Amino acid sequence: MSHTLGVRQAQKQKTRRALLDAALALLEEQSLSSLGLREVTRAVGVAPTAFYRHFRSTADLGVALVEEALGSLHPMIRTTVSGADDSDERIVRAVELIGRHVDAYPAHVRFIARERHGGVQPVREAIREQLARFASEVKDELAKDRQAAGWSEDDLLMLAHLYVDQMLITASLFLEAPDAPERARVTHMATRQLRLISLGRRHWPAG
Amino acid sequence: MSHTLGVRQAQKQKTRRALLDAALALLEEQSLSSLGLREVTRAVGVAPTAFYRHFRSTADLGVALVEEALGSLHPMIRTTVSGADDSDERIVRAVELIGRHVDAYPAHVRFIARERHGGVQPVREAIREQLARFASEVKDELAKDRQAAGWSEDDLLMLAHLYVDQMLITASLFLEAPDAPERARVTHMATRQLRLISLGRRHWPAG
DNA sequence: TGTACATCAGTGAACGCGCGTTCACTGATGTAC
DNA sequence: TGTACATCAGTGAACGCGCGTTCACTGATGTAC
Repeated sequence: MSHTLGVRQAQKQKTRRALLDAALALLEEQSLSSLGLREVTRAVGVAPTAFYRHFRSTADLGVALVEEALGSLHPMIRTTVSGADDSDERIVRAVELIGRHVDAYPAHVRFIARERHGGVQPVREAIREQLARFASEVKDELAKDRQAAGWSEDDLLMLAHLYVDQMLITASLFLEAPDAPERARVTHMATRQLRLISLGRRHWPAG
Repeated sequence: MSHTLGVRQAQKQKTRRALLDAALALLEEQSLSSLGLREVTRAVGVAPTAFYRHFRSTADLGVALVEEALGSLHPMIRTTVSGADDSDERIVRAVELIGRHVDAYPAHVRFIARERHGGVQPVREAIREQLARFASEVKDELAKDRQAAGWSEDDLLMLAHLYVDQMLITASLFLEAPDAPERARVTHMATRQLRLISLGRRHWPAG
């Protein structure tokens, strides 16, 4: 059933990609609620009206960017948490992985950090949903660990959210780290924060 | 030396306040990078040009809002952490305090959450500085505790940032909690996250 | 394979609108004597 | 206390500009026979 896309469809996809890429680039220095449709089409080199062949509005384009940006994160998060072994070595690797993801997709990371609490409701909503999915996935991974004995679903989800939020915070710190020494400082701090959380995890729920 | 403000100065302050309040209200539903100067003056009922008597730009107004919003947070953070006793009862009270602060200053909290990673550089910078100050204050409070024996400055700052970020996350969850049951769920989760962090703290740095 | 018609991604002109900024101004408040 | 002048917060007209959206269009691609 997967025959080659028609020439027309292929060209349409190409323009759509160009619009998404141009928008993402423009969003490095502004937020979605101030992004203009004409700005985007100008950057791509098509007429303003062409925009409507692909999106109803810039908010609509924003939602598409959320799926794209957070879709690319699923594998990373899974890799980071799976196995659920929380040794120091594992934590170091997780922080490295976050750093590499930020290097690979800086614009995506910035977009999510910016629009998570941004001024465009449908986009906030889309990010919220995706992050809830992440937390749920992380929870499932955590549940597989033998450490999870005696943990309620609620406890697991609580810890999952802690991890997800911590990842986002770390990612956004990497994003703002201009040079190697600063990156090292971020790595250092994030590693120890995860280590402290792991300690708490090991002693949970004993008070 | 603190004689009463002249009538002229008093009136100027009043207009300035009105501009700040109107902007804050408008920012509940959009972000600073899309806030128009004319929007603000229209809401206040003054001529657009009056704006320039108080601020050079909306970005400038944003920086003023940061000082105001985070200035009001200093006492809360201090109260939350001081004494450095991390009993369950204390944690419960801290979360309650955050909830009450969000109720008292919802627009301020939303503004900070939104603009922390928003599209206006000087505002991001101002928030970053203020949060660094908070972390430093929290660090100083933590240092007073007997638990802090054996902790390096770096360790204390790491934990302080963890607490500050956790407070912001909790505050923004309260902000989005529409009703009592949802608030209860947020309270429940935030409380246990802080409890887990406290457990980690008690066992730090032993691995 | 060739022809006739349908589809539809992208065009370009036009629209009304609100924007930020300038400028010379007004008139109440402040100050000097 | 009264007068003459200075200050300056707020005004209102004007500007050029880019915005989002509409509309009828074009011409390459797709489809039916």
